[in-house]
Amino acid sequence: MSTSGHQPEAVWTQLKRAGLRVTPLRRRLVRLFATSGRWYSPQELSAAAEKAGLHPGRATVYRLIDALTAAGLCKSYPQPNRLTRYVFCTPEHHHHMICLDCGKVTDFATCRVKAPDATFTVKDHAVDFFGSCAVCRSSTGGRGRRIRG
Amino acid sequence: MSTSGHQPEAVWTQLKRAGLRVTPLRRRLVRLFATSGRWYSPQELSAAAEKAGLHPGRATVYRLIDALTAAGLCKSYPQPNRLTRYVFCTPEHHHHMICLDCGKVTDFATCRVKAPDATFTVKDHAVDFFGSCAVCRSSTGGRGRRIRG
DNA sequence: TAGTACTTGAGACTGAGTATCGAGATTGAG
DNA sequence: CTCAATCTCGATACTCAGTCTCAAGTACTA
Repeated sequence: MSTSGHQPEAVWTQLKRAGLRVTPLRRRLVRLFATSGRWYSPQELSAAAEKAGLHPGRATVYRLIDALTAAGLCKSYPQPNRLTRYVFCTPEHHHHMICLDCGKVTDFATCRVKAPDATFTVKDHAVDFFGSCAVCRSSTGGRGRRIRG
Repeated sequence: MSTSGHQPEAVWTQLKRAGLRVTPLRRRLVRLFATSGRWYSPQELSAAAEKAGLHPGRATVYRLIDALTAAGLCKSYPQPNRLTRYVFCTPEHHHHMICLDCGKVTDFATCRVKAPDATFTVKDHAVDFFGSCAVCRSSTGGRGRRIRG
């Protein structure tokens, strides 16, 4: 188990392999996303970028997220409220524990689940926890604003 | 483990409790949904209803799904392709195994997963399997058209 | 049966996400 | 360094799943 984010800049070797160029804007956006340790919707990432002095267009943010997702560096969480949140992560097999109050993401690798039907060919499985992290729980009793919709 | 669907008409007592009226259209839509044993997007459910001689408006389908969801009789699976699929089910704690080729849903109750961090207050967890059921696997080698997008 | 409250569906609306295109920036070859 | 090829960027237009509204119709209650 480890806090998500703080990825080394080896990210670029993976993205370059996919034909992507390294621009200052992308570098700063990825840095922001990778070191945040939380999930973001494209709008939220855009807002965070604004605060950091960047002004990426909508299309730019979506394109970056698409590229990261294709490279396995980003996992999508489509939400019931019609927006999708994304977690920056590694391509290695793992799962997430996500705080619905502050959006903090924590990784964990151990998933000993097994499909209960041997005739079913598993292509993908979801094992994720949603709740309140220790900080949010102590400050709001776990009843803080839910950002998940 | 059991195939989803084939809910007795006790569904209505739960919906009436929420102030919903039982109309012929709703009765037939719920019957269609509950006995299908598969997941549906609102559009797919609407199309299935058309085939069955019903012609529900868009709003009607969404309203019914909302009511079922509120009553715990329906679980939503927001998809990356911007539509949401729904599984008709019971309010009891369980999870799903879903065939990405034909949409067939199989329930299972055993989930011995536990959040790997005791300081994290779990409000919800996802444990689901996506793949190919035995029928689709034998007929297409599991490479049939993916309906999950 | 009458009255009330809920249901239905057509159509307008919303907004997240996509497609397009011209101007500008990055890269690699020479 | 220079230049051409190629990719990036963002404004704008667009798509379409899902929501809202409202008038006419229908189920429940007394």
